[in-house]
Amino acid sequence: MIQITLPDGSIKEFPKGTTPYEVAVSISEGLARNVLAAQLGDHVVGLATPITENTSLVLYTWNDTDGKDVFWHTSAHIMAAAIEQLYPGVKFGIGPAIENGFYYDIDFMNYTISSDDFPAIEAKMQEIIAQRPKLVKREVSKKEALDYFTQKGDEYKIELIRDLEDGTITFYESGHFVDLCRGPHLFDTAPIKAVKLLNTAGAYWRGDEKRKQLTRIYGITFPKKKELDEYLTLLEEAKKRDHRKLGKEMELFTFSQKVGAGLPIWLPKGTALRERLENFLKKVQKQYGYQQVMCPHIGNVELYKTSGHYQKYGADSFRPITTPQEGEEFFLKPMNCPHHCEIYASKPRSYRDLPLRLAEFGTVYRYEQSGELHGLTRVRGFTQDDAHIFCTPDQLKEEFCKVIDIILYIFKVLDFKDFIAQVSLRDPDNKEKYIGSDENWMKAEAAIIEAAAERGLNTTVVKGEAAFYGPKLDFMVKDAIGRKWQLGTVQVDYNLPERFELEYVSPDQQKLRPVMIHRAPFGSMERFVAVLLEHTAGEFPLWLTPDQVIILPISEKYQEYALKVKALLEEQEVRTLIDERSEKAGRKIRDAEISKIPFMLIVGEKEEESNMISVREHGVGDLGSMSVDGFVSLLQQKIKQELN
RNA sequence: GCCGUUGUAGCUCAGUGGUAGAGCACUUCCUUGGUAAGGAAGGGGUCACGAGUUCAACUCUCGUCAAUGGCUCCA
Repeated sequence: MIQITLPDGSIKEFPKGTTPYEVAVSISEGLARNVLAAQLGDHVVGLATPITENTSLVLYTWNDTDGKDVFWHTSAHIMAAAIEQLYPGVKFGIGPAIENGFYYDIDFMNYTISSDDFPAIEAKMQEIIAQRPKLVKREVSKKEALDYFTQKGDEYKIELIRDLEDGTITFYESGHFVDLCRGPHLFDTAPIKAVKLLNTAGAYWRGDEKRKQLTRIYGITFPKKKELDEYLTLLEEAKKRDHRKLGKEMELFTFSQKVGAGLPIWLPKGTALRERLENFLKKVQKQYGYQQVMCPHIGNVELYKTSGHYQKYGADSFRPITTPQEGEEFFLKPMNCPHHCEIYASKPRSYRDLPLRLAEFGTVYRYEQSGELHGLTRVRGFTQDDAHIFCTPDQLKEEFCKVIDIILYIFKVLDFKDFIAQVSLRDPDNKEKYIGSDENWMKAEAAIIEAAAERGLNTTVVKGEAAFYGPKLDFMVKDAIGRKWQLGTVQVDYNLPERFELEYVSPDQQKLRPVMIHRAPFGSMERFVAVLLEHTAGEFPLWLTPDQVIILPISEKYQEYALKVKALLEEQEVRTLIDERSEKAGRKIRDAEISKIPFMLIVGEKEEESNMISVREHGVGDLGSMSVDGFVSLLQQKIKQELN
């Protein structure tokens, strides 16, 4: 007999060789019906794995990430099996489960695949699933594995096997399909009830752009048809929140082929929105002791040679521009920090001047690969809410903490609850990618980790994601369709002060080097507006929204009264429109609701006589009638709450 | 940059080898109304751009540009 410890702490005895499925059966019929995978000790395993020693056991269902992983991993195999039947001779790369579904990278040889082929593949998958094949694990020797795939002619699997240790190689067989796979898998295909292939894309073999590009097919499966329908509805809903669509509808920004790819042009409403965001941040920064500065949009090549950006990015930047007579080279500004270093260097600095916090809404230009451009989130010209803090090494942690405070305050005001704080360190195996001494890197990395801990941030640490000059703390949020975008960033930098030979005089008359913090709470105005649009579905907070109030006269007879109300509101800086069309009230209300304006004021005979307004709140309904003054104080109170 | 898809009116989209259509929006007129669509008429498109095939190209072929889903990249 063996002892199995369940998650509730209870210990049960079973005969040696009992499987997780049998344990599930012993617990309840419902669990046995829903269980997908299990975890023995630290390992996720299939349900048919015999348990041979005392261990802990967790049973996973669809409600667990690990259960879904196994479910989708098996689904990827089924897709591969279907594709192999439909397109004999294709070669398979890898096919893992991902956050929402799975994919398989496939070399389709001479076939070309598009989404038009999906229904046939889905049908074949359903056919295979209906046969209910078991997924049978088989341990094979390295030689046997190599022989199998050599005979099959699949060089991708051969390459994968070469990297594996003999004795750890397993195949999974489902019907006629055999795949190299670590597992685990579902016991059989019975739980898979709904199948949908989503899209196709190119993907380099092993993520290396120098190697062959395979065709990646993304798909998702569910244990219930209804869940698939809900997921597809969710995707549809997400599309409605897409900032590219909303930005166009709300007339915030646009793009023009003539202006150029990746160069957003801001329309009046979008510009006003951006300015409100900027003023909001300026006000916060002023409280934290920042000073605003301004710099030109170009800088002499020497500036970037000094900073190190030229060596690192010169070849991949917009080509330099030159003066016609002297041939002097200038780069479009890709970063604000070198300019800010020169501001620091513009006069001798004492320890009394530190921390020196220089802030600029600096527009920068970077050459992004054409395939990378995406709405406002990835562009070639954008404005950073940048600032550089020059401080003594002793002040570093406190300054870092204050920056985190600013970012957290902004996220709170704008209701970003669901963010990821990521500490990006350098790749210890690839140090030549970075500039600066080991010692400084270690100091910088320690400072970030300590500051984040001090502010109670729940961080994830990723090696190899640091900037080339220093480690960073990034704040990321997800967009409408679940893609992660980096917003706020805080970076420690010992290198630029050194390269620019920045100094301050210490109390004992020594010349010492300051430390620098780069930070941008929004990241870029463009990306932040994009993410905010998707986050709010275009229903911005009252203080930020382009139009706060629209007046809807019942008929043209009340136009004059509407104008009077508008004037009163504008005196109080309330952003107000009038719907002057000769339409019925119902129509005006409908259009105002669709345009997401927070408040509608209905004015007609009653209101004019009593010198009142009828207020309707977007998405809420009729709030009854009140005086203009009463309405203004309602707005002011609401805004105060939002900014609190 | 690479692989795939797409490009027709301001927006969303139909469409055919014989130089174009719908709904919404817009303009004008009628209507003067009370909390999610009143009615009528009208204007608006070198069918992304450039070549080629053809008697004839918006339609077929090639190229360019742009957008888009990924991959790689991201100071």
